[in-house]
Amino acid sequence: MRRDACKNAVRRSLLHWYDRHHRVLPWRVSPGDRARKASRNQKNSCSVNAYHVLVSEAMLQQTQVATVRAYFVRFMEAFPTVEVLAAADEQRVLRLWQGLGYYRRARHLHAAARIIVQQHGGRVPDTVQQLLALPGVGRYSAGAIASIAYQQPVPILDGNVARVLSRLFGIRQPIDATATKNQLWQRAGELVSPTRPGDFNQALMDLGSTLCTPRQPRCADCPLHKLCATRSDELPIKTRRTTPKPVTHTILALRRRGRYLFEQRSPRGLWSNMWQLTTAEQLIDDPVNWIKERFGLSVRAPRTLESFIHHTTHRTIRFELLTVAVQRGSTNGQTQWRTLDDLDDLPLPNPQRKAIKALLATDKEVEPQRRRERGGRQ
DNA sequence: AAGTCGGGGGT
DNA sequence: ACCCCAGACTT
Repeated sequence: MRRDACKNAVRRSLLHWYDRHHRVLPWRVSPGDRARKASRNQKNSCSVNAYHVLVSEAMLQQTQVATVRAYFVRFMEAFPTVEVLAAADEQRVLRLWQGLGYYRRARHLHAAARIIVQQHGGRVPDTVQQLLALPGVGRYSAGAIASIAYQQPVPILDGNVARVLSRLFGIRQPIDATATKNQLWQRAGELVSPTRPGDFNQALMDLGSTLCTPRQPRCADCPLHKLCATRSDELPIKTRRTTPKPVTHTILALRRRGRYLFEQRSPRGLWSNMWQLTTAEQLIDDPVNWIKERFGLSVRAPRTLESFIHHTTHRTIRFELLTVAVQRGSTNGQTQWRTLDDLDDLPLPNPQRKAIKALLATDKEVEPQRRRERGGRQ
C-alpha cells in the first residue's frame, strides 16, 4: 500500500518534470505534438515514427545523445523510410555510420530493415517479443521502441535508468551484476506509468543524463528528491573495470601511380566490413619481406611517415604508418586502388582517416618537388 | 559471467 | 587517466 503510494508519487513528479524540462531531440515526438496530432485524428500519428525510434535507439546504444544528433539527421535524409533503408547497399549504410563506432549496429539495423519490409509489411513490430527477434534489438531497445513508439506499458533499463533507480531505491549491490540487473528490471517494470509509458521511460533517461548524473548530481533540482533513498553520488556501485591492452598495428600504404591499395576488413571483429589501407595487426619488422610474402611484390625500401596512438575500449593501438611504392599489383573483390580524393564511398575507421590525412600532407610536399624536378630536366 | 565491439564527452 | 554513454551479441 505504501509502495503503491510511492509509485504514484514518482510517476506524477517525474512526468510533471518531464512536461516542463524534457530535451528536444530530432527523433522525439514531444507530448504536445502527440496531443495535437491525436486531436487532429491523424492516422498513425504514433506509429509512423517507429522507424525513427528504431534508428535512434540503434545509434544511441552506448553513445551519447549529443554525438548521435547529427548522425541521425544525416541518416534520415539518406534513408527516410524503412523501405529505402532496406533497399540500400550495406556499404552506404556503413558510410553514414562512419565515425559513430560499434559498426555492427549499422549492419544489424540494415538487416532489421530488410526483415521489417519482407516479413512485417514495412511496419516496425509493436510487441517486445517481435522486436527482440530483430538483429541488434535487445531487451532495452525492444522496450524503448514498444513504449516510445507504441505506448506499450513495458519498462526499459539502460545506464541512466540503472543509476537513477539504484539511487532512488538505495540499491547497494553492484549494478553490473546479473542479479542486480534483474532486480532493476523488475523495479522498472513495477514503476512504469501505465498511461504514459514512453514519456515515463524517456523521463527517467532525461533525469539520469541531466540531473541524476554519475558525478555531482544536482539533487537540489531533482523532482524525486523527497522520494529518493540516496540523494548523492555514493550509488551506484560498480565492480567491473578492464585496462586496455597495448598493441601495434602497421599500415603499409602501397602506392602505385598516385593510387593507394585499400582492402575490406572481415565481417567479424573490429571495424567489421570497413575499409583500410593495407594494415597488419602487428609490428612489421621487415616490411619488404612482408610485402614479398603477402603480395609477391618486390619493393624498394619503405618510407616511415608517422606513428600515432588510437584508443578503443579494449586496446591502446600504436599505428605505424609507412608508404611503399610498387610497380604493379592486382585487385580482387576485397581490394581496390584508389586516389585519396575519391574515398567518399568507402567507410573508414577513424585511425585510417588519420593515416590518410598524413598521406595527403606528404603527397602535397612530394608532388610539387617532383614536378619541379621533371620541369627542370625538360 | 566475462569478453568483444568505437569513439567522444566530461572531469 | 579514468569513467561513462538511450547495449547487443558471442563465448
